[in-house]
Amino acid sequence: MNSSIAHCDASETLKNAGLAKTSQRMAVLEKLIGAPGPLTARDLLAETSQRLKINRVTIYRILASFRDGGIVREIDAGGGTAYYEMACRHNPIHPHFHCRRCDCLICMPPLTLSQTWEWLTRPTDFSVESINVHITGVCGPCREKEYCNDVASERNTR
Amino acid sequence: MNSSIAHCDASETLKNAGLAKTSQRMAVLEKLIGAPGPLTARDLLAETSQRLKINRVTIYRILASFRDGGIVREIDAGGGTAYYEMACRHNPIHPHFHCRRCDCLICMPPLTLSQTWEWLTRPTDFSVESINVHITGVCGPCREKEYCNDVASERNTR
DNA sequence: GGCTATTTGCATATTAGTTGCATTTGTGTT
DNA sequence: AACACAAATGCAACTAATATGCAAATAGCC
Ligand SMILES: [Mn+2]
Ligand SMILES: [Mn+2]
Ligand SMILES: [Zn+2]
Ligand SMILES: [Zn+2]
Repeated sequence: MNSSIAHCDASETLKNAGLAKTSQRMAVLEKLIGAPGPLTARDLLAETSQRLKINRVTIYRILASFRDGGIVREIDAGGGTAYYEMACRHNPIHPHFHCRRCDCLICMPPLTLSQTWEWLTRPTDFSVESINVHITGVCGPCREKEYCNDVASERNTR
Repeated sequence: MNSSIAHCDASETLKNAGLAKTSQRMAVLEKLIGAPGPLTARDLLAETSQRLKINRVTIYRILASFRDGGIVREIDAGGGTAYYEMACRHNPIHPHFHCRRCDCLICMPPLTLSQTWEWLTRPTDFSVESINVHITGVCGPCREKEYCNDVASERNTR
């Protein structure tokens, strides 16, 4: 549900993803591994820059490389700021609760949609104001275009 | 499911919401009423500015007044851009599908969470890549603070 | 230890959205 | 119809998240 229990060796995680072990990446990854909940780029900059020299842009690039390497999940909680959490086997995909007052993001149990619905209707320590089901993918027209591109690139590579 | 069928008189809608009938508001509202799907501030600026003089900031302020007046719903589809659609009785709340390729937002049938889940697992003309349940509200600690504030303000107003 | 590709830092750009203030406009009143 | 005032608009400047180009630093490999 969260990643506060120490798990996943940072060095090993980087190696497995084929990413070079730099001090900046290690610092960011260690913070993510030890975090009690999802963090923003801003959070990570604030925390890591106390220990070493690291640039804002580097944080963004590191997070993008982690996301693309499957190390972290990028959570778009709305409000234009992305949150990040470990995407390891100790932390399966789960819904999030976003407090509109303090902007914190709270991890919820990894349940199916209908189980989540049930879970939310039980009394909890926070008050739910809206549930947004946000489905992402590729639309009909775009899928056709993608398919054509796939065929075309396949054709070009042989 | 969408608002492409003409409905809701723009003038009347403004009057009911107690908002002054300006040419800019009329232009924005008419576009929203006639839209086949949710629109961004950018979309609305592009479309309305062909017909009259209207500023980018005015669009944002108009949309905020419509949102606060219950005329439109603000949809945060992630990616830092808000979409807007009519919030009239012809257009009940429903989930949205967001195409990561063309960034379009497609309205889905107004079903419950579990019905939506079923609906998504049936073959559709678009391919679903991720389903994000995004719950907003007030967290435990913040709720206590809000409660205290409520009590305090109640105490002060008498 | 040195070579090379990758990563980082810094400056600068972009994009969505907001704010302050002067000007214009809608609306209710004479 | 003219008037008066509050509300709405335009414009410029600002914020915040994120992206990009390029030169300098550094990790991984021999
Ligand atoms: Mn989580
Ligand atoms: Mn819709
Ligand atoms: Zn909170
Ligand atoms: Zn598309």
